[in-house]
Amino acid sequence: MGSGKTTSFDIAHRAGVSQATVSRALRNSPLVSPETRERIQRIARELNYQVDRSAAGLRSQTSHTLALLLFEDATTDNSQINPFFLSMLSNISRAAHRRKFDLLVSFQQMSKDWHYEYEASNRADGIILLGYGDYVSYTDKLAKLLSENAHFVIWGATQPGLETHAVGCDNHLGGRLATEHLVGLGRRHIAFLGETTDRFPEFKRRFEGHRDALAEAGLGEPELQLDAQGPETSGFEATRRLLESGASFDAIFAASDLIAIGAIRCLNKAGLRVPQDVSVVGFDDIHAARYLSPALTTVRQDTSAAAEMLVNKLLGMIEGNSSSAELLPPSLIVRGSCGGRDT
Amino acid sequence: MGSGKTTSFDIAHRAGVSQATVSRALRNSPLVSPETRERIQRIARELNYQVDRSAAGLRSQTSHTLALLLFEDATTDNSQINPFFLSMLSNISRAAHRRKFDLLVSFQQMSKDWHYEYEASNRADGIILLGYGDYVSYTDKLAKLLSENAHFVIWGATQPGLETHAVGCDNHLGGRLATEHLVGLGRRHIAFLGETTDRFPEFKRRFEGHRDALAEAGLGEPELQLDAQGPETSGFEATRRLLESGASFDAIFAASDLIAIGAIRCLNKAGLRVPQDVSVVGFDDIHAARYLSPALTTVRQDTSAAAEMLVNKLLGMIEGNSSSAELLPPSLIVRGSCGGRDT
DNA sequence: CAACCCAATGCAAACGTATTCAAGGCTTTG
DNA sequence: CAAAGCCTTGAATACGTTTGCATTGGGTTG
Repeated sequence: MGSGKTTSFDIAHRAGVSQATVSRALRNSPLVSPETRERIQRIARELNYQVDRSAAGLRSQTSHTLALLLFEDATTDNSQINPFFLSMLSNISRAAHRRKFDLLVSFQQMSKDWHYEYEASNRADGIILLGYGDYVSYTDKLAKLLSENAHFVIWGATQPGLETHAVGCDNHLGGRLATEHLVGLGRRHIAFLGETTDRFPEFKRRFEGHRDALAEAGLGEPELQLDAQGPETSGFEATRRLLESGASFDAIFAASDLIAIGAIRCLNKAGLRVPQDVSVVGFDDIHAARYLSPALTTVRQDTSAAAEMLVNKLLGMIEGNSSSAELLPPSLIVRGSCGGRDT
Repeated sequence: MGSGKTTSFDIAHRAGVSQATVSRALRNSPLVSPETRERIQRIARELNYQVDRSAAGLRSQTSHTLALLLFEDATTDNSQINPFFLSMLSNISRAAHRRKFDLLVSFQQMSKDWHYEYEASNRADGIILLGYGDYVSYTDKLAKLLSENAHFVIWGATQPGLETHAVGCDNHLGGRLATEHLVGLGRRHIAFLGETTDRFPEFKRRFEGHRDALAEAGLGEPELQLDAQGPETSGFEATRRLLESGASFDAIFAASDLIAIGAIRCLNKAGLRVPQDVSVVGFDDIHAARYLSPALTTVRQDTSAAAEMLVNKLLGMIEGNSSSAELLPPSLIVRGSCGGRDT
């Protein structure tokens, strides 16, 4: 005291026990008697003692920290990230803290060498990967993580080989919900806005749900599909192309809320009214969705449950349990952008 | 090789040098000759060697990590955090990474004992505090941090004693910009929505800027001010009270975008049109601001510059430099919610 | 009463790095 | 040619914990 920081030795000295006992007492080890444990913890509290995480981490080879990697679209140079992921982020942070884990957050370019950076350096015990995006461009890195038995979970659509590492919402069901809603409102010519290649497996599943719902309603195959990836500008562009094509349509199912927002702007600019002329439904339920006018009907992904599940799965993996892929049920949030109700 | 993880000893062995030299070479120490440095770094790369952060941190008593603490309003039990701060978060993450620092993110209740948790435990070399909110309720904790010479910076209005730790936008100027814009459009009866007590010093400054702009325009003292704190519901409520009061007004200056959003909803519900009947200007320029209809005219805080400045200041502090309070200039973003232009 | 067991504690050895100090070789200088 | 200086390297230690193993003392059992 006086000189350096308080260590477990200081506490041991005050309590008249060995440093080993202090370490055990603070970790609530059953090896130490209740009385001494109490005494030691009291002294530690009085001295505002904090376990040195570096030392503890070095000795135990564990960091009690999770790393969250958010992939940003390399194509958009502005630093806008999809609000949906920010919502995930805050919920993941809370979930991690509930389990007494720290959370390291990092925004990454997918192209960078982010793999094996975290676990090998003992900075994190596990990694959470987040980001819509071009999965194909980093499957090799995922494969490397897999082969190294790295602890990681990924949000999104499951892929072959990733079953035990993935958590996602039931995109197929989400696609059905949206489409069934539109069909129920009498819409018959629904355009799907979103890329449906394997590069965007989540969008692809949503499209498949859309297709199946159409089929079940006896409306045949989807007529209109236009590519759009992430930012709202892609939604705007897709809608412009849709209008230029001259195809007639009475509804738009956008693969994400941002795409939907871009679509609505384009429709308005073209003099079309939402929902009177065109119904629009989105996907994600981002914060801004309820503030549009009309407010956006959308398929909500429960970010709170998703975060909880990602963290649970990852911690289970760290503890050595294996688990299966988890699919979360999405829910349809009806607002004003489809008609049939006003907000 | 074979047994455990690769350590600096393994590299030393392969390179035919001592572990000390490896450590130096990897940190680009000028003590080691260019040739051996090259050789060692090459071998390290080949083995995918990563310095163990726990060991390095323990030895050097430094973590190369910053902690970001986001304070959430304890009153709102839903986990919605102001989007403005999420924008700050992502920019701070980028700024930290640019300086090769990791970022630990934690959402905290202001009431919790978050002080002295991070530095003492060697988890972070410095702390960034973020959150609109009831400053008064944690001034004692800030005082404790100050007295301990903790490394921390805080976003928001400077307070006595915190000058060297604060980074904020020029809220007074922001208040002026908003009000001058409204006055320039011919508005004369402007209601200010936001609490102006010392508990919310940032809102208070904005109000003072508002007041001064009115005075300079020869419009006398502010007539209408209603309390609102954070979430959009508070803006809705404040507007309801405003309408019930029967006071006549032709503009609203909301102390934050969320408050503005709540205000607009309330106005619409009451059958008032924005901007024809009432002009509305907000503060922050959150993501959703541009998607409202009409899009929200607002005072933008440059979160990218703010993040850069926060990180710079904090790192300077860690390195032992002192600095002065920094004030960032806000800028008025004109959109459709005040009239005089359409979007 | 001896033999044993269990609960509670202490001793000491890691964990992998950064850094101080000493030493080696090689060049320069008087 | 000796002394001094510089550049490069190595040996050894410390950072503060966690944990395997040994130790103690009291209680239990045959």
